[in-house]
Formats: sequence, structure tokens, C-alpha cells
Amino acid sequence: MSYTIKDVAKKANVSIATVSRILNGQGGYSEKTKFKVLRVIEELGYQPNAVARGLINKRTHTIGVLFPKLSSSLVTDLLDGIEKAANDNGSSVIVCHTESNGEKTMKYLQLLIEKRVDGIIFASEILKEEYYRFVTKTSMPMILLSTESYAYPVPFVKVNDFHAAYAAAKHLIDKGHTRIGMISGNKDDIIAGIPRIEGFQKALSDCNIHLDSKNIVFSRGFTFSDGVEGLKSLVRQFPDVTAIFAASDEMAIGALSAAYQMGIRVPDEISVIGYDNLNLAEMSIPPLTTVGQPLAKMGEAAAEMLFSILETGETPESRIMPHKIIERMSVKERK
Amino acid sequence: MSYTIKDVAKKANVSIATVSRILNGQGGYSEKTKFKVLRVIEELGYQPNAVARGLINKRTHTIGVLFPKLSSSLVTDLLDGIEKAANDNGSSVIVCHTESNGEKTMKYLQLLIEKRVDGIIFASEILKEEYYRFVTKTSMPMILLSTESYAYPVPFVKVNDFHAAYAAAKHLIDKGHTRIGMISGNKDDIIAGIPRIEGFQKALSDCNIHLDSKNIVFSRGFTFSDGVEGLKSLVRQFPDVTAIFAASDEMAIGALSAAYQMGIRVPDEISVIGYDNLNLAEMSIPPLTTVGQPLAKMGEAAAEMLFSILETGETPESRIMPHKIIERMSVKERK
DNA sequence: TAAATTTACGTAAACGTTTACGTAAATAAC
DNA sequence: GTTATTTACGTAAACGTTTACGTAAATTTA
Repeated sequence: MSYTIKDVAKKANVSIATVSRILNGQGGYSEKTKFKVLRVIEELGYQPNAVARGLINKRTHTIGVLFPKLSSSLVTDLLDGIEKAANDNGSSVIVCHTESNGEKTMKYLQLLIEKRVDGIIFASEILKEEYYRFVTKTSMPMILLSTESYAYPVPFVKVNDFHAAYAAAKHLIDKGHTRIGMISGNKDDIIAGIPRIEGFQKALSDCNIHLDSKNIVFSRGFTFSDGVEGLKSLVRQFPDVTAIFAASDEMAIGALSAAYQMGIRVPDEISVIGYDNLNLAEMSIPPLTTVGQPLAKMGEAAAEMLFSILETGETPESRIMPHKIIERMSVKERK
Repeated sequence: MSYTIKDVAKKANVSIATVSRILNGQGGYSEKTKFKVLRVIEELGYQPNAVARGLINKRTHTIGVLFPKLSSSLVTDLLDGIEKAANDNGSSVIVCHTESNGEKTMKYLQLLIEKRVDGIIFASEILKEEYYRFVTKTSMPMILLSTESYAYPVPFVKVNDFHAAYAAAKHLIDKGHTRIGMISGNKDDIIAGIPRIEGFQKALSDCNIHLDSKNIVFSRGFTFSDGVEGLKSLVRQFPDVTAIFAASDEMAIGALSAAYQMGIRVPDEISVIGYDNLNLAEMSIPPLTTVGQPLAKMGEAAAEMLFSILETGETPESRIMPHKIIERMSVKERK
């Protein structure tokens, strides 16, 4: 049983326009009328219909977020930041799990356009031409989060993967390590894969540390099990490795697990540094040293950029967020 | 630039009613007209406006989910299941982070009612009278997830905490342990706190194992740091404890960390069993044995129940989902 | 006091879609 | 061939809100 603005107007003996003006602080009513109307609203328990409002205002105060298959904690931290900023700006967040599937992604994009969301955040996935064309045709604002597009002028928020990986490798070098390996993600991933590899390589090369194919193992993704397999492969191909940069925290944790199974002591025999600063990094044994992405802050920034577009109609500048070395206990100084 | 049904009708030389009938498979049009209209729709790239539809149909195909402050992985798994079921039923999911704050919760409830969501899922939090009264006044369907209400007739999906905790403790007993401690959550929490304590106590009592106040330590919540402190307290007050039931996986992981710091070997000196089966349980060192809640399945079931209400208008029965002991490597047989 | 301006309303139309109902044309039944 | 039924439309109204504009009354200004 829900009341409309017509019920309120009737019971208060005013027009629906007056009720609307009062609700929206629009001016053009007396204090006496306002008092009368507000009392009726409370009496009836009237709840304005945001759907009807959205139709008139062409603004739903709802944004859509597309997540691919990702580490749990990554999703949660990004979403925390997004949801916070959205809520602060009076908007809601629709979450879409694309499962890294192109067809599903297109379906979600279509759905979000039909629902007339105010904008979308596209997270941690390559922006394909088909997606870009589809979204652009509708003029719906879009922000890329933890990814970027080399092909299309879409504003993004991310860390500089090259620099962050460089910093991680440099950290190991500064701790005295010279035999440094890397458990990489997918080497075909131009966003998270290649720049982290290149940053690692550059750090070693800048410090005149010998580098060849035995230093890096490649995985299909960035998962725990990729880390388990990665550590095993690395110690096989680089038996005297003393320190490892893993291209995600989950892979670093996988490396810790594999080391434990193999009786390798971390950090006594091999030091490990991860990438992300997920909350599970501090829960590991030993607590993981990592190069941190400010995930919640990034989510927040992406949403704020979206609202900025909606306010000003202008495309905001992309933002490179600072990475940070978080020292815990998985890296040991080497004499 | 977006087109409306009027533009399509005009360009196809039919009425808007005909376009609507064709789009909704309603009958009352020729194949020739259908062909013509569909071609115009494709040419213009017309996208129906779900907001207008929602206003007419009084159905937005959107549900709201309220999450309190919870372990990352818990949220993600529950949300995965919810989002999957919603998507399968042609609905979207709005995510609201209440941060376990009453005022924020009320604000979100009001927002969801204004947005005329089709229903809500209220997760892992006590359903207060104020929330219940507010939602009930609007006839909006509600499902409780991983919680229940002893006061109000709201259908819920959860595991039986008492039985699951009993099973966990019994597992330790079956492994030969007789000196068993518990790291409990908040003892004032009538949903997740007390039944887990009582299940633990009953298992010990049923197996004639001595039980007194030294067996259980209490925490404020269910977090990693509660687990760290809990382990320390427990070995102080029960120095010959050989096995521990932690009332959440995160606390169990905290206990593993504290044990590592204190030079206690798990499972050689102390076995640990958790509660939840979060994905971090398999990533721990050693991989955590735990009593698992089927979180994604529960999320899915909750959403399905909501859609069932929307279809039939009838209140579904609550569902108690099965728990399951997941054996990994943190529990050792005791001779 | 008269004219100008502001305040406090109400009416009508708009937003983009769905659908009940009327009607003409086509088809089926007798 | 006539009558009954079905098909294929179009018109008008509905959904619940916002807002432009007109108008009467109140207030301010000269």
C-alpha cells in the first residue's frame, strides 16, 4: 500500500506541484502550507518514487560497475571505495560480475544502458572495441579502474604498474639480493602482465644485475595456484634464487605455501614480495611484504571522477595513484 | 543522443503501441510490420527505457542487498551467489554497505524503498524492530541471509550454527583430542556468537569431556586480530590445550599467526579448526581445516527465495543449508 | 494612493513506456 | 453469400513525478 504525491496533495488540500516544491526546497510556498504538507507526509508515510523522478530528471542516481573474475579481496576493496563515494554523492551502485566473459559483458552493458544508469565503472579488464563503441554511442560516461586503454580516450585510475614493479624489485636489491626471480602473471596481459615484467627487468638492469630467461616464470593468471606452481618452477630453473617478486599478493601467498610444502624457509632462505596489499597479505605466515595499490582509494577516485563528469560535462584527467612499499616480514636483508 | 519509442514508431510508420507489442512479443501485428519495426530499431540503435517500464509495470527488476562490516571473502562469496541468481532472473543487484551502523542502515532502507527495488536481502546482521517495521510498512519482500530473526516472521537462509560448531568440536574429539579450547566471537551476538559456543559446549559434554571456563576465550568480533589475541589468551588460561575451534576462519588464521609468532607448531602442538570455509582458508599455512558454510549457494538461495515471493506472492519457507567439514592440514590426529 | 514587484499558489504538459478498448479488415464457419 | 470470429492495428489514458507559465493576492516602492 503506497501513497503517491496525489494522495498527499489531496489530504493537505494543495496541488501536487506544491507538494513537489516543498519536497525539493524549490520556493513558492508559505511556512504554513509547508508545515501542513510535511505533517501529511509523515502521517501517510509517503515515500517519493525515485523511478518517476528518474524519468523526468533523466538522472537515476545509480551507477554500474563491471567486475571480471578477480581475487575476492581486490573486488571488495575496490567496491568499498566505489560504494562510499557513490553514497556520499547520493547514488547507488549496481554490481555486475562479467566473469571475464565477453558476451556476458555486452549483456550487462546493454542492461545498464536500458536501466539508464548515470555512468559506469569498468574494472580490471581490457576495454574491447565492441564495448567502447557500444557505450560511446549512448554518451554514457565511463571510467576505467585498475586498467587503461591504449586505443580509446577513456579516463582511468590505476597505479603505474611499471614503476610499482620496479620499486618492488628495487626493494629486494636494496636488501642486498642479487639473485632475484619473478613469478609473473599472464605475459599477454598488456595492462597488468607486461608492465610488471618490464618494471622488474628495468630495476635489475639499472642496478647491473644479471638477468636472463631463468629469472622469470610465466603463469596464465594471477591466482594462488599460479603462485604455487610458479614457485616450484622458479626454484627448478633458478636453484640459487634468494628473493622473489610475485606479480600479485595471491601469487605471493601461493609461493609461501609452496615453499612451506617444500621445506623452504621464508624469508630465511628465500625472501618474497607481493603486489597489491590485499588484506590477506597481513594474515599470511610470515606477514607479506608487498607493493601496495591503494585499492579502496582508487575505487573512490574512479567514482568521484564519474560524478565530476556528471556535474561538469567535462572529461576529467586520468589519475595515476601512488604505490607504496608495505614492509612486513617476508623479506630479509642479505649480507 | 537517445531515441524513444516514438522515434521508432514514426520512422516505421506505425503507432507506439505496435512497437511496444512487437518488443514485448504481445501479439497483434503482422510479420511484415514486425520486420519493418525491428529494422528501424536496429538502424536507430534504440534502447528501451527500463525506467519508464518500471513506472508502468511497478517492477524495477532490481534488488537491494545490505552488508554490514564483514570479512572480505564472506561478502564476495555471498554476493557472487546473489548476483548470479539475480542475473539469471533478469534482475540487477544494488549493494549497500551499512558498516553495521543503524543510522546508515535506515538511510539505505529508505533509499531502496524510494528506488522501488523489488525486494531486499539483509545479510549477517541482527534485524532490529525499527528496520522490520519500516520495511514491512511498504510490503517490500525481505529475506535474511546468514542471519535470522527470533522476533519477526522473516524467511531466512543460514546454516545451523549450533550444529556446525558441534560438528567442528566433534571432529577434534574424533581426532583424539580431549583438551579442546574455543576462540569465540562476541558472546552477546545471539546469531553467530551464542549458538557456536553452545554447539561447542554440547559436543564436549556429549562426549564426557571436562569443560569449564578455561576452555573458551571471548572476543569482540570475528576478526583476524581477535584470533591473534584469542590464541594468546587461550594458551595462557589453558596451557595444555591441544586443539582449538575458532568461531570464524579469519580468527583461525589469526590463531595460526599468533602460534607462528610464539613458536607453537600447528598442527604438531596445537590443531586448529575454523568456521566458514573462506577462500583464504586454503591459502593459509598450514591449509586450514574448517567447517564450511556454502556461502555462494546461500546467497543464491536467498535471491531465489526473493524471486519466488515476487512470482507467487507467497512467503517461502526458511532454509537451513548444510554445513560440511572441510579437511585440510591444520588438524592432527592425537594418539 | 497607485503602480510595480514579489509571493504563493494551481493548471497543464512533459518524461517514455504499457495496455485497455474500439474499429476496420481479413479470415473462418455455416 | 452471409454471419461470426480473429487479426492487426491506432487512440487515449495511465504510471508518479517535475516544472513552465499564468494569475490572484500580498507586499514594496515611488
